[in-house]
Amino acid sequence: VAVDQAVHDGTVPQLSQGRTGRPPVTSRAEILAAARHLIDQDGWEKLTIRRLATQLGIGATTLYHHVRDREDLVVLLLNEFIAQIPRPELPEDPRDRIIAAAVAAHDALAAWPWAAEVLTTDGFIGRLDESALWLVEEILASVIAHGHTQPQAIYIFRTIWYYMVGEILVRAHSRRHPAALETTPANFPPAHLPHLAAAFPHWATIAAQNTYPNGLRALVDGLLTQTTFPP
Amino acid sequence: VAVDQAVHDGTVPQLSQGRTGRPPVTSRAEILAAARHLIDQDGWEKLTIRRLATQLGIGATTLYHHVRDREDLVVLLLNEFIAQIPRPELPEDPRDRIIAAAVAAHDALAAWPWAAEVLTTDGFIGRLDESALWLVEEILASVIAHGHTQPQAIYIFRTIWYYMVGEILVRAHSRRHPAALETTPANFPPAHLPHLAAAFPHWATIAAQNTYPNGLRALVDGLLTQTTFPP
DNA sequence: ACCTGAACACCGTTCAAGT
DNA sequence: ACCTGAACACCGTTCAAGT
Repeated sequence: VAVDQAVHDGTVPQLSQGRTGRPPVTSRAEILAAARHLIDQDGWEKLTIRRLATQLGIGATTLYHHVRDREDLVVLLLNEFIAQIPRPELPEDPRDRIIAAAVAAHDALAAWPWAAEVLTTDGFIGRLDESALWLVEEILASVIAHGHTQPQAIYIFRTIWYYMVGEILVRAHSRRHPAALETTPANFPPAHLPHLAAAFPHWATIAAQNTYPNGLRALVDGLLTQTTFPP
Repeated sequence: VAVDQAVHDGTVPQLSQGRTGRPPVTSRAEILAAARHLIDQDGWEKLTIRRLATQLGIGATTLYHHVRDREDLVVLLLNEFIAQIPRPELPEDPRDRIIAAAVAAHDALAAWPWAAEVLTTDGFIGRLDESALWLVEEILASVIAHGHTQPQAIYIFRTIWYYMVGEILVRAHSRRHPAALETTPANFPPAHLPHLAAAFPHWATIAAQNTYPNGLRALVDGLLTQTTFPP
């Protein structure tokens, strides 16, 4: 079943235009709104095609006329979310600009409970809307303004991106089960691992802190002053 | 159904010991071997409780006497894999030691096609065997040898961990669909994103390279020379 | 043009009954 | 002590038929 052009635009067909056939019972916009509602109500894990259709009061298979598949739905949802993030005022200095942009993107995604699943979608950046690409643009521009080459800028962006994805994912998967202290070694470590044993009592305290900006500063400073590059 | 102690040890009950009842048809070791086989043969996605039982020629529900649930199975599999990784010779210098340890761990996990799912398991580090904790120990020890405090060492370890997880996950999820160039913006970017447009032709080349060690060096150098710390 | 239920091909997990 | 099939409560997706 091909998703036709009207559907792809998110427009509702104009009945007055002389279109024929059974009238639509829903639209892409309605579906996305219902999905957001369902997530707010019952949590991200409960967002399934079948539940979503039930909530909309339509047949599950009808959704496939408006959305290619589940992954497509999730990517659409993400783009909607990102478009709505206010783009922050960025400082002039390239180094500070990179950090401010990355922190803004991080905070927005980290506040989004379903970010984790979407971030691991295949070819994620490739499916982002224009409205989300300002982050990539901003970081590339700042790195080049700092005096680096095109390929170096891509490498630096990607490295920052890896760190951001990792941080968000690890945190997301520990918030779900707060009982299991976030990536803390579970049992008191044995005597032949003395530093781990010594660190153990402090682990939870550190894990509870938002160390993302600090780590990012270290990473960006390291990247901008690095003298050997892979490209 | 509680998994009893014999099962938890992975030992097969000794019939000669006078135990009574129906004899076991399988063991934890056999299950893990079959799971490895199934993954090698049909791929990680095909590892389901039901398929695994079918391959073993036993009822699906029998598996629950040897393994708590699917996640437990996956964590057991991971620990088995990690225990088998040869622990590398590490250089003396603390900074080089951190990098060598992290690169070794990264390369092992990156070569493991199912790492991605496991890395996002809740409280991942907390479920690691002793045999895997040498990485944590080594990095903590090296950071402290470099002159940092206990909490700083934890912070630094965690930051390195985030970067490693992110890199592995992003790469794993792009290898699956090689068609979608790894995190490349899909369509040629519009004119109001000039740096992205300029970077576009080079993106795939950079994405194809293994930039992990380089990024790691930048991160570690940034972290070790950082003057402000969250803890 | 759009919607639908039936159907396919699966999941993980629980539980009472059986050996 | 261990194994089992039936059952529960779900999935995503396809497709022929209906309006």
